[in-house]
Amino acid sequence: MKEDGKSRKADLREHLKVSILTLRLCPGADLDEAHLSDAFGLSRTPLREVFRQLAGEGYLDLRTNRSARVSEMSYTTLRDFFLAAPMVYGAILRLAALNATPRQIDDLKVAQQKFKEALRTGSPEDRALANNRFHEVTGEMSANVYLLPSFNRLLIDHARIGMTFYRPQSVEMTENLSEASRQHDAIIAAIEARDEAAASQLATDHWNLSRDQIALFVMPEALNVPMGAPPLSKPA
Amino acid sequence: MKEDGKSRKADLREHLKVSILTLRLCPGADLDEAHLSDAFGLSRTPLREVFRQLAGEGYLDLRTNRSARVSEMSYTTLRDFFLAAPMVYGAILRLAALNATPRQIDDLKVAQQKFKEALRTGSPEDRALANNRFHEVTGEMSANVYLLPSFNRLLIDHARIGMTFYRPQSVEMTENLSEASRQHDAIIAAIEARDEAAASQLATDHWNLSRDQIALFVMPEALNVPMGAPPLSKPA
DNA sequence: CTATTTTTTACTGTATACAAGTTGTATTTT
DNA sequence: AAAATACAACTTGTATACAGTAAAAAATAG
Repeated sequence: MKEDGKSRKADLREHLKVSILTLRLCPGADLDEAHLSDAFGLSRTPLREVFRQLAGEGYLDLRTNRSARVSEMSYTTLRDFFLAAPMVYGAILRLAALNATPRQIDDLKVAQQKFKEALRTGSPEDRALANNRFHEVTGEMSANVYLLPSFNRLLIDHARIGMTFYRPQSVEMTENLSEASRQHDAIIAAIEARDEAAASQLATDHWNLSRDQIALFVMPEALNVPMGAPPLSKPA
Repeated sequence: MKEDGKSRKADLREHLKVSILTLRLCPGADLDEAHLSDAFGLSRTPLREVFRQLAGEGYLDLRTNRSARVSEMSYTTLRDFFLAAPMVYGAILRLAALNATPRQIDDLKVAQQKFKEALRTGSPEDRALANNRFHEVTGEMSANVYLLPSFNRLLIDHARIGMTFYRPQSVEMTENLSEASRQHDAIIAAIEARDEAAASQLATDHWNLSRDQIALFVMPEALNVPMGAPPLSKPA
């Protein structure tokens, strides 16, 4: 009896958010109002209100007289992202170190615990969502209404970029995730120590890690195959 | 015959935005759905969609089963604002200098012309809106989807803060506005010259001007009136 | 057979009616 | 008289039916 009337709207919102963050709904995908309202037992009116809200948060794009779409990721996305992210996240972590409440620090530790658990036993989607939650909490800590809109927009595409460039069974990827987890621990320590300089530096480090990792996939080393040779039988 | 059906929704959106930016609708004010839908010839359904959208942009706060409210300005607003604004606007102007198209530069010049006109002949509301438009254009120039959400949120409260601390017939205020106008000219020049360093510096200067001006009003010089003296007959 | 126009179809946008919830007031109880 | 409860008026949330619009299909002209 979990579909408790008023929560169906929240359920829909959460479902769409998770689906978009994990790329189960691809950038540019069309959303069918009739189908979704049917699936969630909602009429189109509240459904469209959810669309409007998610559009405001950057999950969806709305065009008049056309179906709602999952917000696009263009070829300029990565550049724009890595231009803005270090600055915004540096500020967020600096403010988080200054303003975090004990309760929020507990939240962050819980989020990190779940992230580590997802690293061990979870799916790629679980990892992306747990990582997203960790950073969401740092955003809450910063408590600055003027930075959060951009930060939350960044988090959406951070998750999607991570899912896009995720390669299972890759040694570098596993090491990368371990390093990210260590950085999370360092971030928690810096915030708990109210060390704003360290927190800000860690933000930079954290994005550099992401960026370098992605650069490896965007610009891979060329395959060392003689011309005319048969194609490789599935690169691990 | 301007109420051309589909534009009533846009009219409502624009009306609410302008009313909020100019403080005709005060922070925290309740919005009556029935009254507004009546006034704009819209039913409550599209009206509520506009509310949702404006809430996403930071103009309104929505609470379930309660009326929509104009987003609040608390006592921490100014501090949060001046923490975030220089950084974000510095980045916006830097990117604007790098990316502005000739057409956008023309838009900016038009906006500045209208701002100067508002300085000469317009009301305080006209000035705030013209100034807001100028900065909106610089935001468009930056063309970075990750910075714009925060920047646009800043612009909303920039206009409201300006209206709050506006004092007519004040010499300092007049000088301040002239200086702001000169800075706008310099910003246009820096963007046109693709001088990102200058543009970024001008962003800092522009906010320092605002901040100093506001500091004067928040912490005024004490009135030099002997105890027991009659109250001043209206300070000019 | 192609191109253009018309008709159909499906989906988005809006209005209205109704259900659920909140708030203020009046009545009852202590 | 003060507090608590019940009721009434009003506001918000949802469902459904209908209108408007854009894409798709069919039909006609070249």
